[in-house]
Amino acid sequence: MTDSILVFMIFWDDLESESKPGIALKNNSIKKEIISILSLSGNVTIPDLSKKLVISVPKITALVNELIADSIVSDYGKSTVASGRKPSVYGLVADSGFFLGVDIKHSHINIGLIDLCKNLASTSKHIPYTLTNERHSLDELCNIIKTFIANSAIPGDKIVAMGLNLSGRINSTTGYSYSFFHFNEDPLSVYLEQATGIKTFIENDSRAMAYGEYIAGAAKNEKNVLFLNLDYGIGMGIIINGQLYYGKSGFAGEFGHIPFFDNEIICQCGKKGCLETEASGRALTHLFREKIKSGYASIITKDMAPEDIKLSHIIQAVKDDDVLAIDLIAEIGEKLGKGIATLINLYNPELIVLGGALAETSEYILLPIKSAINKYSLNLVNTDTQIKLSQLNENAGVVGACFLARDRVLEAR
Amino acid sequence: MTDSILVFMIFWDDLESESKPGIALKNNSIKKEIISILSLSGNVTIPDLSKKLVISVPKITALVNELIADSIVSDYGKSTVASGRKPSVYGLVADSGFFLGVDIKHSHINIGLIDLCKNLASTSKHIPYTLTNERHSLDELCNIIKTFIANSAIPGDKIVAMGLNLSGRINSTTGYSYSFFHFNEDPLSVYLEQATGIKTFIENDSRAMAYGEYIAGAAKNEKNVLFLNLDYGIGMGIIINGQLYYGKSGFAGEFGHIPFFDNEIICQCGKKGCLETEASGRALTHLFREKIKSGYASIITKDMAPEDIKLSHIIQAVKDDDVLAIDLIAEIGEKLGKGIATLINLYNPELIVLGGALAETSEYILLPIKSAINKYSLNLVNTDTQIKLSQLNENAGVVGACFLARDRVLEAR
DNA sequence: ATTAATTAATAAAATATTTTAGTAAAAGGC
DNA sequence: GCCTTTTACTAAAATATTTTATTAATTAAT
Repeated sequence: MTDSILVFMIFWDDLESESKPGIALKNNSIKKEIISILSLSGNVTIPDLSKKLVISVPKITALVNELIADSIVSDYGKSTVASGRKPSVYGLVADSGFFLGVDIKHSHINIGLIDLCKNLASTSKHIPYTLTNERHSLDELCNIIKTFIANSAIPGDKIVAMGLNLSGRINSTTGYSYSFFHFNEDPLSVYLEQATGIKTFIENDSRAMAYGEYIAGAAKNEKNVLFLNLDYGIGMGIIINGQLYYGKSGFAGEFGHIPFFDNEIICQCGKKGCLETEASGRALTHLFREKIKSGYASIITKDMAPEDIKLSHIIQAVKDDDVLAIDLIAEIGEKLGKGIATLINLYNPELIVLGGALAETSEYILLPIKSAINKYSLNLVNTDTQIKLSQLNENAGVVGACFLARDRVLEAR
Repeated sequence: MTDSILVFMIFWDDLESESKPGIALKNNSIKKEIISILSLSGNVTIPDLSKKLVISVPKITALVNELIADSIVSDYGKSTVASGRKPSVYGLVADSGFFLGVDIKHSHINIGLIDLCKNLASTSKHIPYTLTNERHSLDELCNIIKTFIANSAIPGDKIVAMGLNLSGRINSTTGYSYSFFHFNEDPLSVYLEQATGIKTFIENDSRAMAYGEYIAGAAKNEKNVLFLNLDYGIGMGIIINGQLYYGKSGFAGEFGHIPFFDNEIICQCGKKGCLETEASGRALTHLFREKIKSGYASIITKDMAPEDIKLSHIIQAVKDDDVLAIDLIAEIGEKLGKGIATLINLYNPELIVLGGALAETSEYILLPIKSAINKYSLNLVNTDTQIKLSQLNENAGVVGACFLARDRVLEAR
């Protein structure tokens, strides 16, 4: 069967339709559960499914055979594990569907494509793009996506869904973006769907990164995880019971704007005293420039004016053992650590993953954070919380976007 | 049938046993679902159940009849709603099982008993008891519980389970209490089970109160709720997606001990700068005494030495329009409000319920809290968050304990 | 290498569940 | 007050699912 994705989508729509008599509806819901199990745990055997779903072997066999006939599922040969007759293992047909992930950074876009079996099919990194809150910037974005699809080996109609990350405030349930591209009556997700022809889910960048680390990075197999996106601003993605937590209107996790300091620095958000005003990449950049202006030495300043110094330069300087940069990152780390201690007391998570530009300084920021946590959070609570650096780094966003699109479609519960 | 609880428990154990052939197992699990639906939404009809569970009417009819034969369910007559032949409504048999709730306060205990249908069967409030971390205090507690059962009209063997609240750190999954009664190898819940003969679930007091407000108080029908227990200390109960959130090891919600102030006041927990050090009943009491000592006037001091002033006196003074008390509670409210703004930014809840002793001052504490929230939390985030006063007040704990015991047994998912 | 033990797969028999069709009960319009 | 419409309930027929029994495939032990 050549156009299996068409089959897949027709099949899926069919499963979705609830206007069936009881038994067809039941079979469909069992089929969805089977797909969900296959999607979650890779390849499984018929006895496995039978036990897990408490449905007899012949029944499961019949349904799996139907899924095979629809080319959604395939027999992948015999299991290798011990004693007794070896069962056939079944899995999803990888190329019967693809999922696109689009991660929009400050000055570039990363795009990725995964298949039904979570394999990366193709990527394109660092596509130049400037995100501004204007219509032409949105148009350009759509063109970049369309070009990527046109250039990829996968036919466009095999792409089942797309996940797209934006910074700022996003309600991923309704599909509205409030900080960028809020031009139309319709939600941004609907606009993108119409422009690209692909079912679209939008998500806040930090949340998508959190999801990426949860599915394929540092937070695999954990259930309650906080992901901190330490960049110019501070974002947070919250995973509770293995699912992204959104709060009432999708804005949970505004860690950067908790009233944490008694200072007079006006934050991006308009308030003063936000955590971000003293503990963020932006704060670090300001601090660094001030220090340089007041005469401190650094390897950076050899060929750069203070006002041209970017966060990336400072991060690089830390890696190059620049003393000023190291001192300042430690200062930021100490303050962040006190904030993280607050998070630990409130969420008692099993893991906190540090990502974003600042996390690239690894031990330089990790140690002051850890010592602040010990100082400021309850011992009984923090002993169970691990602190880890991001594993996916700058790929966390794309990976998260791909998987969000996939899981929204496949693992809908 | 006289001893229906015995039947209920035998029946329940039977449902639990997983060593059955497929079909009996399936029927049992559907029966459990039926009980869970009845328990959740009161009385329902057979067509309702059929639609909800996607199981044919004759099958549901057969299972409901079995449940009736077991006297777990009863036919409660015809529905009153419109058009067409009126269906029979079925519900749980109220007195086939009871659930005990024990709420341990600083100097007294409240005990309550509800039946399967959530009706309050009996209560006993303000039983004198002093909670100390000693064996004889635990023994006394067991005696009080046994006496309550002996004196109630309900035979002890009809009590299916008991919920018990304690302040301090509790892991309700394992049943261990760390702050009180941590004498034995076994979890406290097991000790209590052996001492009283009743299946016991222990819970942190603030969490139980949160659950009470969620099931039967100010937070009915909400899904993401924070409950603040504003007393000598500050406790928090978190409800996410309609369920109590515990965190990795059951300590989530340590709001009172977030590092919030840059002061030198040593907290109960040993750290300094905790929110509790300046924004709690304990802080209020200290402040009040200091003010009195330094010459401020108050209606309280007429017949009391400064060191004898208790939190309850100050709360009463606020209600009696005492200016000093009102000023100080507003000061506490402002600081608490800033802390709550942090919670709103992090959790984006739909509702925050204020309970505990301080909440009894109602508007006097509510207004400064609300104005601090507006000042310190992001507008886009806080517009969706309602702030309400507790509806159950000092009953929140007992009610929560009863319902927790009930729901742990009945709505196990 | 043959046999015993273990687990998978399948066919047929036994059982269960859903459908269908018909009856019952209620409300509202004429 | 009768007829139409709507929904509930029930019995029997039709269909589906599980059980049981049998065969197949594999490992480990003799």
